[in-house]
Amino acid sequence: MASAKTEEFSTDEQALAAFAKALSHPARIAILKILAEKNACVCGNIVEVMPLAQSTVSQHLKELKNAGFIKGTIDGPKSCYCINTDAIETILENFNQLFATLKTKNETNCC
Amino acid sequence: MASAKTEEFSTDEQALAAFAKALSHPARIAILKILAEKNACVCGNIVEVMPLAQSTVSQHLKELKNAGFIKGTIDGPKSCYCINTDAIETILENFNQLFATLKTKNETNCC
DNA sequence: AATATTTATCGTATTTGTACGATAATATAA
DNA sequence: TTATATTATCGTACAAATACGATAAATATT
Repeated sequence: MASAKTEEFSTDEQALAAFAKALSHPARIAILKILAEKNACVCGNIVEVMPLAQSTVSQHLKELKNAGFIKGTIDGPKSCYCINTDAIETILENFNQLFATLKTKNETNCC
Repeated sequence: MASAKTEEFSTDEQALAAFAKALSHPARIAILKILAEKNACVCGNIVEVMPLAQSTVSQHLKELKNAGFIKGTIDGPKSCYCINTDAIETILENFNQLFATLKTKNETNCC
């Protein structure tokens, strides 16, 4: 029974977990970096640089898009992706909020 | 063939992906929050609060420990966990570095 | 020594993720 | 219209994650 009990947790926790999941594969982090670096939105150019098949890269792009990290527009037969700057800001706030909580120095620790 | 081609990517990307993976489940985020909130390091007390079986919670704790987020010490028959404050600092820097890259506003975007 | 308590690990079932090739879908170019 | 180029989706195979019950391991207590 691995029936993903995610619904048992708070909305905030689920959202942050979803963001983290999008970043939980080095390929997706690499894609994000590429998109941030290139001043134009590459599309199939990503595939050339990545050590993965075209279909796999497409899958990763889809996940990044679903999680909100990137946007995509159709440009002729090509697809053009880019960083969703506004969303990134929100996602960063989510992470920062967690880390702020975790950094609360605790003097009475047992380890 | 889902033979995890993680080794094809940079060490930085692999490390960050591993950190993100540790945060990719709401249960683990919840556990981190609990550990941060309690002024003493709870152990089996976590199980009481979580909607999961003891063995499952233990698994999640192990993953958080492996990723470096928490430390654990044995205290009699009990196990005592707490936030690894130093590690959290480093992990946060890793995330911040990525987000800094992603936030680099790009004027020549196609979408 | 025997029992109770607490936690980690094992075995297992199920779900999800990862990756690829093949193919469909879409739009441009000839 | 036909061919070409690009990308998304489908089908599939395998790997990894998730969850639980059962049990082992370690220590405290009686």
